[in-house]
Amino acid sequence: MYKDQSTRAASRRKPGERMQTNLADRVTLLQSLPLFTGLADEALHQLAENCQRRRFRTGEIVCYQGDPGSTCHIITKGRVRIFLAGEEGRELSVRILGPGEIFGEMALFEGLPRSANVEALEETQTLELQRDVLLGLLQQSPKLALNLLQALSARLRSSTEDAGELASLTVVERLERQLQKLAEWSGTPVPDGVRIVIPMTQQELATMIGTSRESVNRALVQLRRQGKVRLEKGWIVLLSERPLRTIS
Amino acid sequence: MYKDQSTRAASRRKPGERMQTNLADRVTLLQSLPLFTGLADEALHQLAENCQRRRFRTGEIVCYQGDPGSTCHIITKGRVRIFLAGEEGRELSVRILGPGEIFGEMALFEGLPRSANVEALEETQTLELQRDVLLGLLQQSPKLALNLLQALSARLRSSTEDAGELASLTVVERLERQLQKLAEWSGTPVPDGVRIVIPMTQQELATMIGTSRESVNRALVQLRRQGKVRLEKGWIVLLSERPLRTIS
DNA sequence: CGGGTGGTGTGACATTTGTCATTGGCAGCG
DNA sequence: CGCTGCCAATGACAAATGTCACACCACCCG
Repeated sequence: MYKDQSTRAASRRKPGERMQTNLADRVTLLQSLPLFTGLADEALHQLAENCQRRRFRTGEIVCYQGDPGSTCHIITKGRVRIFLAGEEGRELSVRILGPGEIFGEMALFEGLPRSANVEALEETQTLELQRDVLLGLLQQSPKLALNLLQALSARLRSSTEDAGELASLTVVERLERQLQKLAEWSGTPVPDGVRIVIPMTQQELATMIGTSRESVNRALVQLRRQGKVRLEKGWIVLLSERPLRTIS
Repeated sequence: MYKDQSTRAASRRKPGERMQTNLADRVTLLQSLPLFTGLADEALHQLAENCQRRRFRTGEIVCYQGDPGSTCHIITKGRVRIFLAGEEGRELSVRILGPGEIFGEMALFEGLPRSANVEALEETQTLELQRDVLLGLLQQSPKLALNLLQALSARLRSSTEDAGELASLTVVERLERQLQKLAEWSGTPVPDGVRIVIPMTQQELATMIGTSRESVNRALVQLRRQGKVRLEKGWIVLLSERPLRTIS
């Protein structure tokens, strides 16, 4: 499945502009990342010496599903979307990752092709690590291994959960949950609920819950009728459970 | 989702009968497992001293989704099924694990409740490891960490793939793929194809691809009409692509 | 032998969802 | 301004699937 994305072969070039930075910068950058907490200083330095800063523009594709991959990325700024591309342009968004999170490491541990596409959702910067560097570092730092195991576990957990929801919930139910997740992840409180501040088209929502744009639209209407969301221009507000308290 | 399985609270007892074994036995057992290849002898001994052999009978539940879990299991014999339980008895089988594979480690890395149920499909034996033991061992053995990372990666990969199929394929297509996987995993060749030797009801197939028993039945009929499978009593034979060569 | 049980095969039907087509709003732009 | 493109909304219809109901068969067991 999801083999023959047609956009693939076209105009490939090594993506991600290199960025020049000095060593000290990279060390402080690394120190601030949760993934590398508890690492010895020397390990940190070794890392800093062997990584490459990269930046990607909005919409740029960072990795292509099916390609061989010998590096992984740690996001230092911005957000990326992991997605599977099926025939006829259909897509399924698997996950959105933000600063401090790692991606591309799976291909690296297994020596298999990339399992999904990665697209920069905004201006994004990463630290790119070569396979040897990460594996070498793992030899020295059990703490890093634990951090990685924990990160992978969390993703596996949520992936399993997603599959369960996909299999058993209706579109409306999936949409409601997805909105809740988005609201937790990045929402600003408003008087009667939470406004989801990520700009998002209904098409994008559709790829997140594995359905069509039209179905998302209808589901949104239904949720609005149920008083669960309010649709503002360009934003969705998830209304809190008890929208109005009794006037005292 | 998948919170309130009704069977849960009933008659819980610590599952899995303990088995008495001597240390030497356990060491040789551990040595034979791929997960522990490349481990130093002392680490292996330490492991052997701190694990507990357990056996589970067919149908016995090893872990319950939602329970706190502080141990993981390595299968030494038999097979288990990982599944999510939804409301009204609906289930989704996530994965089947066999000898040499590990489960229950996610709750352990993250300190979260078990994310799924585990059921013994046959007479099954495991080595049960306490959280502290595994984590302690990870400190000493980078090789073990790598093995674990690889195992988790592989599972995450296949879980993502499953989600993609669930979202984009029809029941018939999912069934066909599932049968192919089962045939690879454990099938015996017959003249015109591969016989899937795991005894399996249509209901069980249904939980694997996230649909109903009736739909599986109809899908099987359709596959039979397409000449892709032959239904024998109690078994399914996946027919190979070119069933008959021209008679020469 | 009769009855129960579990798995299978199928028909009928309602619901959900995908797909196609159309409309309107809105922003950007020459 | 009028054009164009993107997104949202919505109706109409068909396809896929879940659900309910029931018949059938093999098997076990008293």
